[in-house]
Amino acid sequence: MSQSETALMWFRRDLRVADNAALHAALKAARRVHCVFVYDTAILDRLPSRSDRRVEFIVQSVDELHRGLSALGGGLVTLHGPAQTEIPRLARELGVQAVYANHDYEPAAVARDAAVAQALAASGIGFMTRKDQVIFEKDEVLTGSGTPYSVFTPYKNAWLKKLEPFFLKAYPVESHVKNLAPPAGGRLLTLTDIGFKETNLRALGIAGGSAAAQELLADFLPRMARYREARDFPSRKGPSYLSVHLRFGTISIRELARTAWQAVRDGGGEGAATWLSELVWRDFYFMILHHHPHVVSGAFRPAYDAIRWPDDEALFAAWREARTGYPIVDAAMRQINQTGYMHNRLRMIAASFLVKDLLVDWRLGEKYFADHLNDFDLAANNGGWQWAASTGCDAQPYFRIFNPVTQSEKFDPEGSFIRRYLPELARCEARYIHAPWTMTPAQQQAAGVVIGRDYPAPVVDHAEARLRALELFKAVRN
DNA sequence: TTTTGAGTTGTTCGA
DNA sequence: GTCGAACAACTCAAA
Repeated sequence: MSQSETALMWFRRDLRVADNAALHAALKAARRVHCVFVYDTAILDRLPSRSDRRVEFIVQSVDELHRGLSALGGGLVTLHGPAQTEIPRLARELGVQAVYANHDYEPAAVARDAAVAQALAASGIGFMTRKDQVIFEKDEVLTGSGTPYSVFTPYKNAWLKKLEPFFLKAYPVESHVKNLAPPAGGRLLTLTDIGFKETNLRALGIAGGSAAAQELLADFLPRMARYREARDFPSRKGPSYLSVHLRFGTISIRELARTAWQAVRDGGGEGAATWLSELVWRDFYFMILHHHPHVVSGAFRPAYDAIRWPDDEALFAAWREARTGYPIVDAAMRQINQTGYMHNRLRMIAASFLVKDLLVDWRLGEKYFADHLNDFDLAANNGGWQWAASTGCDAQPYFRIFNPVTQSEKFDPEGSFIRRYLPELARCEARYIHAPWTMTPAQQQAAGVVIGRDYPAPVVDHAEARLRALELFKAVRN
């Protein structure tokens, strides 16, 4: 790496100062480092609504990032436009010798970065990228014969074997902080400037930025030991709720993996090991996406593309609008619709129900989650949906079909979660709340809910739906 | 090259 | 209510 005079640090999904690989590299390499964030119209213009919690989260995080950089003598320039042309333009305008950024693995981002690199090269400007989003990427964890893994457990074993403190080391910013250049004038763009409206994000208690991420981490640490037991129950505070921060890089994956790994080492037990395993899943799906970009549009195993999903629009609408008549599914859908978050157990239940009970193409469900999840990440969302649909690598076998009532009884035994999101069922006895249509008319009266009037009757019969799904998959196997 | 063991998160059936 | 077996046979990864 040659010592360049000036550089441009391009922040994308790494909205933090601390432990940022590309920022560290830029500061080390150049004597003056400018920083930029682009509100990329190539992405924003495709969002289904001008009221999007993620955009608000990003604006908050970018503002905080600017304050963090300012405190160190630097600052951030914000732009609104297509990043693909804005970055080369700004780089030329500033006269930098190199642009720095962290790797992004999504096919659209890979294409954008290739175009940016080409445009920069045409002006004699370098494009330097670093690994930052994951612990191990691309070809760093391979099988004995040098091929990428497609089964999680052997991948995880190899991942854990390879892990050593070196890979978890933070990138310090302090040593070269004097190289930060103050921003070249202009105020930061606001939510309104980029054409978006405020959401209920604040009311939900969700905040962007690194400080908020650190608060969540501190809150989770004492709960980590019980993570394994607590994480499966949507009414409990089991997860870390850090997924949205990992999505936008307001916290470093190295910091989280280091925390988990040290807890495991110090006898943190199954809780820490299970949480670390979730971080490995994240690397796994990024790796799968890198090696198999076709999963974006089709099944990991192309044979499954032959399935003819009936795609009943009325059933799909019932799912989206939380009126399937299965309380655990409807409560889950209200959670995502109202908050942009859905508990992981519920993601599996809702996905299984859409695909295996309603026989709707998993890609439609994937798209709905992509549009609504605050923590939406293409690699993990796609992997999860293909797992549920039994079309993916290491997917659930097609004949394993979640029973929405059994799952509800098992993971929300008192119906606490259901009651929180379906107040119309609040007065149902716990033994009926998972399948309220089994109540007699008198019992419905007593519970203050008439099925078919105050709460929908089930849109499909699960036992019948299960047989239909098995039949649908049978076609593929021949 | 062949063989062997194993595979995130389940459900249903029948004893 | 509880328990083990079947589901259906496949692919992967490592020895």
